[in-house]
Amino acid sequence: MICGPTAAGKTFAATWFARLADVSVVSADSRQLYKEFDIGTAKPTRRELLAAPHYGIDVLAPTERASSAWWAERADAWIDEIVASGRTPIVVGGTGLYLRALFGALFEEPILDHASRAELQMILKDYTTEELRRWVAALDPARVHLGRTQLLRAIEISLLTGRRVSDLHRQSARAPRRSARYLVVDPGPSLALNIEMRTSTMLSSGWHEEVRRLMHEIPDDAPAWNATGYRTIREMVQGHLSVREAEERVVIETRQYAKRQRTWFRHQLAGENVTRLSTDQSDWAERAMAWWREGNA
RNA sequence: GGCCAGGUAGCUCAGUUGGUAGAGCAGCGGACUGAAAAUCCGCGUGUCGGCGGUUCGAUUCCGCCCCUGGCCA
Repeated sequence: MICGPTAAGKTFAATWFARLADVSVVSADSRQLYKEFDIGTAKPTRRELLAAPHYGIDVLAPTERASSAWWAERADAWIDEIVASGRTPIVVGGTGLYLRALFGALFEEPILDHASRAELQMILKDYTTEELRRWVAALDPARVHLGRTQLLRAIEISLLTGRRVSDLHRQSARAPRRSARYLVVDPGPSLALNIEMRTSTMLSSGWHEEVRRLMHEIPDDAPAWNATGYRTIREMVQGHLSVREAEERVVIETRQYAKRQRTWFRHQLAGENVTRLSTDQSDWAERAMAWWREGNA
């Protein structure tokens, strides 16, 4: 599988391997899942789609909420399908949690009652993060240092199942669905330049037109909106930001996201099966080739 | 040319009644088990425009100079 920060050229790397074998690509990207959000999520180009069949792109409506477990289940099925057709699957993407859900261990989630879950979410919505943190300090202290999303999850599991998530993680660990060899693609210092160029290209390709259209069709709180840059471009379309300000803002947001991804792949992926590749280095093609042969020997 | 305002962190600025300074943003580091392009945690990186003077001590007071903006000529 291939991962790395955004704008690192992962899709390019994946289709590059299409010259070595009949590969099919499974996209591990929590934003490219969504239909209609095309330009700002940097979906594969027509040429890239022609080079290899792609799975996991445009599979959800913008109003639907994904989850890493849901994605892993689908990806597992896609990989079966690819293998059955005699092709080689490559999972490509930067959503670390999705990769963990597929190649690492999730836990067996107890059955949660839909109605009481929705009700609880309505109630918790109005609490400040500090208040939630105090709850978690009492309910599941091992999770208290994490962010709001995780605090909500810890409270939800504790209240609905009577058990701590941190205990469930240890006690109900599930065997990984799949194993993989990782190729972490990261150009290095030139990533910042890639991000600037990519943002500029998105804007000149009519990103604001796409956003203007989506603003009419899609509710403001749809999950798909929370992809880097979309809210900023929305503000631009509403006239709160100039094009220049919006572009600068999106570049910053993308760089910050890439930084979080680097931290994730640096520390959360500390396995033996990890090869790191910098496309800034002149011998990247030979190294990529070596990685491929090693796995298909 | 004269008058006024300003020159402090990468940027926008606060502040020191004289004891070498701190916010936001940016940046850097980190966390992450079913919302993850999400959600959080930590860290100040500095010839205080320059040169002199007063002072035990000047970023702060005084003088000159340089730069920026405004007003008057």
